[in-house]
Amino acid sequence: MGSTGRDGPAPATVTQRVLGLLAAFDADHPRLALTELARRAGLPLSTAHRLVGELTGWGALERGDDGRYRIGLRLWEIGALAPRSVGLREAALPFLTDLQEVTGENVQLAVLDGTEVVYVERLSGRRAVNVITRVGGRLPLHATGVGLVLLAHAPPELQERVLAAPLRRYTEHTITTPAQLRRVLADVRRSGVAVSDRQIELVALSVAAPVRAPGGEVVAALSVVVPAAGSDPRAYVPVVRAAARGVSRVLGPPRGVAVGA
Amino acid sequence: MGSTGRDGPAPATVTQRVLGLLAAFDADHPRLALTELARRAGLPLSTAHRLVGELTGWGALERGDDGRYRIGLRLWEIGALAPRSVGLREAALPFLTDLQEVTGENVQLAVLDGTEVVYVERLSGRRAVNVITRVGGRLPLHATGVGLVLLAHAPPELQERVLAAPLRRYTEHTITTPAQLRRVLADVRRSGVAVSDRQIELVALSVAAPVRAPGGEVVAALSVVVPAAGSDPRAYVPVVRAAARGVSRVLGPPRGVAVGA
DNA sequence: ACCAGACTTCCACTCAGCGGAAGTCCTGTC
DNA sequence: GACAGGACTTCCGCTGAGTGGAAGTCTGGT
Repeated sequence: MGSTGRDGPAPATVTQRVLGLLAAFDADHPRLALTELARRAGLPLSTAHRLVGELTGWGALERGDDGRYRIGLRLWEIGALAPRSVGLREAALPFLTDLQEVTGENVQLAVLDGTEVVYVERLSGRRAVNVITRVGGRLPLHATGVGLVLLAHAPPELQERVLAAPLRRYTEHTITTPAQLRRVLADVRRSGVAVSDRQIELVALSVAAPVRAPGGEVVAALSVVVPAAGSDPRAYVPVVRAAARGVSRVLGPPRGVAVGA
Repeated sequence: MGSTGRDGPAPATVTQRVLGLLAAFDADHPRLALTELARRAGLPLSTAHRLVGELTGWGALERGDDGRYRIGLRLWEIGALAPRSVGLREAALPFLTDLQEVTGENVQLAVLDGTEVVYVERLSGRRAVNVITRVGGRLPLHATGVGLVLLAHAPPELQERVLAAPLRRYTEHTITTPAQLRRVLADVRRSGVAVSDRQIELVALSVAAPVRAPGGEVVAALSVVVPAAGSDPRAYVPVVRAAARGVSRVLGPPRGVAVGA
């Protein structure tokens, strides 16, 4: 093993090429012409053309009037079967809506994937600050409220991995040292909430709480994002916790504990 | 051309096999063991094993603790880039929520794909009848409120195609003759709303209205589903229309003009 | 009319993918 | 605790699906 010596410019397998074509789309490039698509996926034009043709025929991609390709409805449908997004989202939506109504701010629901948070739902409040998150978007764990919650309850081995890696700085308030992060995580575990104060953008802070599956494991986190100026994060703690507990309850009553009548 | 004569048991191309594996998942089978997956996709076990391994490595599939596979978050993320679902959904959600609050019933947002409606969003009202629709689900055009709206505004050639095909009967109230359907469609175009009265289930009826893009084309439809017993569909027409217009407005205030304060 | 760029089609070579078969790992049964 | 059965994993030599360079077509700009 190892020591092929050469960088593999060609990922080779057909499956990977196909996936590469899909992955060529992102939030900044939701529509791509064939040539762009081929270039972004690193495939010869004619190869891309054939594969894209198959994908389009099947409905994984669609072709717009302008000839450019976009992700197709069929792929979205299949994505909608991912248990970790839908299902969770379904259970959480009413509580998120309430939270948004009550606070008037942006609310978010996120899960852990690898060493990042993935935002599964986002409702924007009317008087809310504009945040950079997006449904389907990713951010690092150490810099977001939901990320801190998820990391605090993640397996130790993941925590170590994150602590060992460099912690990207977004603002002067971003947590960047392992010691600091360790302290904050302990705090999150104790208090049951996380506050990410101006760690991503100087204008916003977020308050997050864990959503638990019946077994007790933390499967998601939800948060409110509020303007940093003149907000007292503590004011949001009760509502956010209540919402998170509400979602947990809908997911299923805690197991293995006798509930008195 | 034609006349290969034989049924093709082997779809052959790798791309199609991969897509077939993804398509093996559906609402009734969101989690599949390798053997089931291989059988449903019509692939030899070892072939499925290899392809599934690649898909899992990439994140298109995930493997649960029980060893079964499910659609992965990564695929959901990519699906979330489909312009026809997200974007639309984003714009519509506040109006759907309001509609749901006001009526207390289920509300739905759907788009056209092929000769079916695809439900892009669904909010269930607290006192609502339980309907069979599901986010990501499909139903035929002729039997649903949203379907009638979408069909009424679809290109004539699609209308002809639907009119020519057999119209599946769900209940005694389902529209099943082309003449009947033609009449209803004309009516929908004139009135701007569609009512599907007990066409799918005897307990429910739905009232639907079109959502338009800036250019005027109908890109989606939204509806309320209410209990058939003792409901007057006409009572819902104004709210539903208002909501649909609200969504249309958000999608594009006539050609990129900023709305003055 | 001309050109440039983007897309589409063609086709002979070749190596990635195939899948039967054998091996491993569970889990439930007697 | 031996055994059977089922589910998953690995192996490997054959072969036709996939490849991609090149040539052809379409489109819009000048």
